[in-house]
Amino acid sequence: MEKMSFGQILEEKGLKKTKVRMALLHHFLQLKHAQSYNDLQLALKNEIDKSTLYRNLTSFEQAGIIHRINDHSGTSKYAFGELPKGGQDHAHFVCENCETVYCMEVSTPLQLNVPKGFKTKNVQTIIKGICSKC
Amino acid sequence: MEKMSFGQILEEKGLKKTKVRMALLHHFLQLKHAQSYNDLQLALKNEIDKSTLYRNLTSFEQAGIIHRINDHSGTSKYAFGELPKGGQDHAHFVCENCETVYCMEVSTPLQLNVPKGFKTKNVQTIIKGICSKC
DNA sequence: AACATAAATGCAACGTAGTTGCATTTAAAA
DNA sequence: TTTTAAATGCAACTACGTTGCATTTATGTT
Repeated sequence: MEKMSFGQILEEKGLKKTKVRMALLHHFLQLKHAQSYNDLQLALKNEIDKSTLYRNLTSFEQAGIIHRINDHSGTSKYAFGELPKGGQDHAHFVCENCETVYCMEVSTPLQLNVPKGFKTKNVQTIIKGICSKC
Repeated sequence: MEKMSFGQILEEKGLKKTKVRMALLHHFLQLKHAQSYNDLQLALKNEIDKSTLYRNLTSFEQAGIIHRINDHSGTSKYAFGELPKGGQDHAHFVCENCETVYCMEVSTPLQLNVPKGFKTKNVQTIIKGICSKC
């Protein structure tokens, strides 16, 4: 269970083991930070059709292989790993300078006093600031 | 200072008191929840030009009359009132059913352990769940 | 009140992110 | 090997938002 091949990951999720998916997965496992559609196209040398890439990002997200991040830039970014469900322990740091998106953990659950009658299912936090490289 | 007319609000911010802005402001003060561009157009009977509306939303945001919310839906929403700067005390609740966006307060500052070298400037939180009406 | 001026408006055209329909190809089960 | 459903590629399209430019309007000055 520790180390799974790309093929095993796809198989486990009931996704066909195609060339496009293997290439995509390869890049997601290598890249540290969240990637935009354009980042991925560049990394994959524009060899993948636009709709195919978007459709695979959607499939991967639904399968819990990646998660989608909305960092207020107007375009979504995607990062390896599933977003914990009902979890209050995931946040994204967006560097205002280099625009890199980092996934990070929140130490203590957020204390959120939602009014009576409101049911919290999921909390997502965007932290904006300057990263260690900038 | 308690009750300010629309005109006073605009004057205070150095914005010209135009018909479009008065109408926009009127609706923002009436409407409880965050509004999308489309919500506003509908409320204003499509009498305002698209670019004029977007430009005014930008001006209002810069003037601190409204704030822009990214609810992860792909389109921005706008709500009356300024977003506290560097503040960790504002969060937005998005109903997964009716998609209404509520502004809410966070009781205690969020405990976010950003790694060494990362400087936090701003924290924005989206709470997803079901609202009291649904 | 009339004028001057800078800002606001409306229109059209554009840009970018993402989606959809459909014909063709491919993975994988029979 | 054959079959079949899913994946791909292409083109056209939608949605959100922006930009350039000519015209109009709010407001400060004479």
